[in-house]
Amino acid sequence: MSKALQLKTAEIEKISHLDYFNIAVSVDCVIFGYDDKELKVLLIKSDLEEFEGLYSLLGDLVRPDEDLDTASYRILKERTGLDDVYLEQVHAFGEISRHPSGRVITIAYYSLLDIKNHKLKLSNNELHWHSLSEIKKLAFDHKKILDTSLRSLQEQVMEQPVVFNLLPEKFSLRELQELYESILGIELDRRNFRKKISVKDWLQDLNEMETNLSHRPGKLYSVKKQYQRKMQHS
Amino acid sequence: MSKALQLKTAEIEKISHLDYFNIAVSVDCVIFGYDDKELKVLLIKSDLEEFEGLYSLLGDLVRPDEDLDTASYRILKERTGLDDVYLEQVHAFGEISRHPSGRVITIAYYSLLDIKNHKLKLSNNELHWHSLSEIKKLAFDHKKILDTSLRSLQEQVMEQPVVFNLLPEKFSLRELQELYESILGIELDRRNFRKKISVKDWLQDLNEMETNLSHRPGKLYSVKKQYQRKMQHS
DNA sequence: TCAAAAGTGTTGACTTTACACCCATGA
DNA sequence: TCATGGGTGTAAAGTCAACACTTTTGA
Repeated sequence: MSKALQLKTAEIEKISHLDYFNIAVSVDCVIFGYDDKELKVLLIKSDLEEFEGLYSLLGDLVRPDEDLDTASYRILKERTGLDDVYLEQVHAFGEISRHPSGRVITIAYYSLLDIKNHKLKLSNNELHWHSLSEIKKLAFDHKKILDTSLRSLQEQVMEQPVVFNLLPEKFSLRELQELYESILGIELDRRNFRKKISVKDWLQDLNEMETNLSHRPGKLYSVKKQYQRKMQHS
Repeated sequence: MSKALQLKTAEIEKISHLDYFNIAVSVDCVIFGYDDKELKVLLIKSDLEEFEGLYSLLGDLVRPDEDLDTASYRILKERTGLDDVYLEQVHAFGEISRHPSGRVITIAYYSLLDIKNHKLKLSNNELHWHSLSEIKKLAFDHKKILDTSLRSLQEQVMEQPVVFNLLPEKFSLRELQELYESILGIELDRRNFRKKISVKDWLQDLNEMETNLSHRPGKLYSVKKQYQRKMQHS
């Protein structure tokens, strides 16, 4: 697979090729979920001694025969059983000592999925959803990765029709607004929010109503087909 | 330096550790310059047979003992002699076959520098400035990297005080506007542009005027100290 | 006195914000 | 009939886009 590299730098020869391959590449997935009116993230208990008691993001080394997007899909699939999710690359983190076992550069992705709808096969492993507000410290530099990913999500959320991946197929405008409020961490005015969303023309009115409520039911919407972005463009 | 990795995945054991280290990591720098009212990028002739006659970005493998930002600074320093430049990470590119000599994942950075002011030591190597408009094809996936970086620069340019790195220390509003026009690829209204810029409060009025012009000279400005971003935060 | 670019304000269109009342439902 | 949230419009403030004339300088 990999012959010797021939990049043109006078410096290269001074260092053996093996040294260069002493860097491993991983992908870490910030898997956001939404449930109980809260934004959550899927974490696993770290099994490294150095990080005993801490949680970490879901990650794995990138294999020689898969590209970065494929690796992030694989990690999601392996850990959650899901493959119809939205993934977006965020940033590469490469501090020398970010991984205690060696030099690992990681590419962070964030992913959005509806907790209730996608009943994960979480039973027999140590994956758990954690409310963002309760996360103070994570293993590795994963808190920094989480913060960067959340900021990136916040920046995208009003520009691109991405958040629908966090909701069930059918949702009311109230549910959508509560989701936006969770992501942005601010309260929104109901009338202004509805205006802003309706201008974007992302929603399909389903002519259906909520049911089983002890108050007036709202209309149900779904995201229009052309904006369903399970798979990643970019 | 690198002991065996202990990431927790059932799959890991199936693949030898050596395979994982068969991936190399490089940094590619999209070095933007501005001269003659045009946005340019610094390219080098590719020395790979596969890309004969094509140009490529300036890149190099990341060393085991340097982080990504350090690697990008080193590349800039080695190639241009400059170390007071602004660098911003853009994206990681990891397609399997993007490098003909093996598996190389690259992290792209863009950099901004004033061509006239920083007289590079370009004499004895094959670095040249190329107008963006004339670049059709580059070696590797570097055209894609360039396009992504330009888009990223365009998105930042009105939000953050970054473009001043492309100009001499003192500049007129006309020069600044022409630069914005080159980056964004559109014409701007002079009065509206000045209003927009003055609202941002990035500029220091130097109480100096242009000289040696055959027309009315404009006032000179510099970017305020607190917004000089030679070094990268993020 | 001409050519070239500097400098400057206003208007109308649009966008954003703040804000309050009546309605439909189930308990 | 009450509690709960659904649904809706308007006015004021702010932002953005379009647009033209006078001034300064050197040649």
